[in-house]
Amino acid sequence: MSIKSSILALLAEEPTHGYGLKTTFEASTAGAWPLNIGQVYTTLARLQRDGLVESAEPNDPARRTWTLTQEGREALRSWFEEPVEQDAPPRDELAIKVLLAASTGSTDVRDILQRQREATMERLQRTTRLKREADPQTDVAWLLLLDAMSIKAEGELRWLDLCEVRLGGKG
Amino acid sequence: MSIKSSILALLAEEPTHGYGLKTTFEASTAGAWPLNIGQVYTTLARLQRDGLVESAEPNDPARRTWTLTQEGREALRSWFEEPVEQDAPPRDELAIKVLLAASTGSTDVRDILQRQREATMERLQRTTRLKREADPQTDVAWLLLLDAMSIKAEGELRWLDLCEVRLGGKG
DNA sequence: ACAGCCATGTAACTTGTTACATGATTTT
DNA sequence: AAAATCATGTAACAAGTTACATGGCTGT
Repeated sequence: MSIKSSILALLAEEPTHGYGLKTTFEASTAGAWPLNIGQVYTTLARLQRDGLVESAEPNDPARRTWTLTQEGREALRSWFEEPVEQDAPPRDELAIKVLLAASTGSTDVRDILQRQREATMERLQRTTRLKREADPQTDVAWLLLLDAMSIKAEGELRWLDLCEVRLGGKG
Repeated sequence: MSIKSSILALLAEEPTHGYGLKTTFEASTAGAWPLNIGQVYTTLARLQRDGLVESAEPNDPARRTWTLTQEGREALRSWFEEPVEQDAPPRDELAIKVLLAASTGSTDVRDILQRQREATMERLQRTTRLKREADPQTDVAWLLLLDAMSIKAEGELRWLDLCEVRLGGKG
């Protein structure tokens, strides 16, 4: 739902045309997640179908401006209101991979753990370097994303160690 | 890709029929992620379409047994070999929400941070309690999943605090 | 003239997901 | 006899994603 909701959030700020949504979304998220322009239009079409956005009369057919409907404003409000991930924990690919490797004999779990550890450490070093290079005054959003990535990487490393411990017995 | 790959992993262990895949998947992941049975069949159909699995002659039409093809074995091997999440960091809904709330004025960021903090703390307490109740001898997979959830929740809380700090200036 | 950005959109596809229809076998 | 579990599958949809087709406008 992230992209749909993001578009609603951007339109709540200011009615905009499709291409503008792409650029403001990328600016808001510090360029970390490039947004394919085609996706903006397909998403807008679906939001319109669902009655969450509408386009003002296309005075300029080459620049169609979109606005939120009342329903769209409500959908946005509940997105902001409800915390992320309340009920079902989403499937975690790394966890699934490790557990399946452990429960089936098809591969050596410790190989997987080791390779993952290396990849994750590299990721952590990369984000650490980027954090050093960023400007705390101007790159607040970018820094927050880097924080999130670092924290996730550190957590992954901790978890990989726990796997080693808990699966220790069964080589 | 998790479900597709999981099915490949289970079939590598032992050729099975659809319903069996559901139960062994749920057993391998300690029941944390129930798998809709319909999805098993649609996924099997897609895997067959892509030449990764094949069903032995349906001697018993009411119990169709699936096996890996050579291509399927290779796909499984690369899934196990390649670490998760090498190139593009996946979109993070919580991060997007906070950044959009911060960059557009449509809502108070601190409300979002606070509500999320409460929900995440509850989640953390829930997993902690479940960990206490689990048996370290028999529930290894379940405990590892609980570890993963705890670590993620703790990371989320740390990140929310960082948000408060970094966004502190702009109410 | 040509490169590159601004701007629109459609078609097709992937993965995940649910709802529905159907029936056999097993347990209570 | 009824309920639960085992077992198969289809139809349809949601959300994300890419590739393609099209054209205007701007700067070099």
